[in-house]
Amino acid sequence: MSQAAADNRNSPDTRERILDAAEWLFAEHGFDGTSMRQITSQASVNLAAVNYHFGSKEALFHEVFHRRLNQLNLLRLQELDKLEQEAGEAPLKPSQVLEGFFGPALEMAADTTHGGHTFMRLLGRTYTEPAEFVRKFMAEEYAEVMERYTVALYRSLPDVPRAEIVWRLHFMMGAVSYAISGIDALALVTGRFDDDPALLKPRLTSFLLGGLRAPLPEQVTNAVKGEK
Amino acid sequence: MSQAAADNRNSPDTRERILDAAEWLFAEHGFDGTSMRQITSQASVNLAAVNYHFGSKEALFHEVFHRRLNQLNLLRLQELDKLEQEAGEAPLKPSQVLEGFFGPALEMAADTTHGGHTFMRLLGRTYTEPAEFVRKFMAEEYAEVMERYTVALYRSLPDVPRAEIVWRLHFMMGAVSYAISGIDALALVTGRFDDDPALLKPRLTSFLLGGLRAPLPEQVTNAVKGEK
DNA sequence: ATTGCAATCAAACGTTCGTTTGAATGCTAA
DNA sequence: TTAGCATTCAAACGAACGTTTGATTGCAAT
Repeated sequence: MSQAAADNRNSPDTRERILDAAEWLFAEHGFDGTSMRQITSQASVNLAAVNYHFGSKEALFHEVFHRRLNQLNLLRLQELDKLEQEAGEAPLKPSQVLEGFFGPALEMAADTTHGGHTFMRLLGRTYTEPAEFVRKFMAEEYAEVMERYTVALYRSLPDVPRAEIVWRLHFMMGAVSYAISGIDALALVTGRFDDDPALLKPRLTSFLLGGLRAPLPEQVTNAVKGEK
Repeated sequence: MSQAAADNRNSPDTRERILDAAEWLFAEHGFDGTSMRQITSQASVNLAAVNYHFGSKEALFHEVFHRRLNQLNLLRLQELDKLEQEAGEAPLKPSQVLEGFFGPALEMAADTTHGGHTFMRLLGRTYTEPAEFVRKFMAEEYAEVMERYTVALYRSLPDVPRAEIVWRLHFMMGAVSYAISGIDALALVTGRFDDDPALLKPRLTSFLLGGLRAPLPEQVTNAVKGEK
């Protein structure tokens, strides 16, 4: 083939520099709020480099996402594989499912030196991202993990209606997302809290478990009759 | 003074039409993703009308927010006033505080005919909004309500460390915000759920109460000694 | 009738946007 | 040494952006 493409990794680091700069800027200012000139300037590359290496701004955004979301998905699936293997036929405990799902995300969010934290902030914001093409590939790249974990949650809570479980998973993702991405936002609102960030994970897991195992609301209990 | 300004309500409806159109477009495409031309076109007004009536795009965004957030703040404070008056000296129950805080928000979110739903979607997204000026006035307009409700929560949970309460309030706001603003986003991920939207409020309150009253994580219990 | 002013309008302002172009650069393989 | 090709670069593209301008409209008070 071509010369530098021997290891399929053209251009020693300008691709990576672009991805890192874009990741940070997208997290900081959003997709529409970040310009190509900001990205290439912060990455110290030529303006045309993004279009040369990635094709377009949208494709760059997608690649920024894919790079780390892929890793996160792998970690989550590995955790679940391990847990299910250890459990054999038995259903997992809800706390185990949560640990498998949110553990890797929180650990990635705690990594402030390799961009993991930046990416998790970006991920949290992107759930509510308006842009159409973002929703599209988010759903695609999330599909397998969400499918496996919802099934695992169903099994771990056999007496809880499935719709309720889906909702609570939704609520939990919201809580985690805010905890990760919106810390400074809340600090503005409630006054700063000079607090040990290492305590975030135990705080969150305790809260999430409490919510997940909360008694069903009356209206739902009454409405559900013949559901499995 | 001037003629039409007799009731301080110039121009029968073009201001309102602009605000409504902007509210929807900002919720749908974000601040940077919405253009003046989209707004004025959807409102069927001249392009210059926004700058004439509001001064700038940022000022328009601020006004879109102020219009409804003011109402939401009033409702929340009224609820709290009523609850505290009924309780006399006694602290409120946590469920009451949550009802006062999230009740008005959820009711506003359920109002799909007067723009309340649209605004709550916008509000949810704006917590994670990158733009600086947005954070600024969000914090200002939220300050009083947050102050009063955190104090009420402190009193309702006297044995829980205050830092923990603030965190859990944060988590709860995340869950609610997602529940309101990201419904379609999650639908993409987990498959649609054809579900009664009237059940959202009981579902949420149950989940939130479970999380709020969850046992403290060990690490926190161990770390806290002399705190009130 | 006429004056005054709030409101609306079409048109243009200068700037910034994402993207494209075509030439220069530098390394690799022949 | 030379040919080939991936990469970088300065420059420019047309389009869209938020905002401003100056004329026009239409009603209310004189």
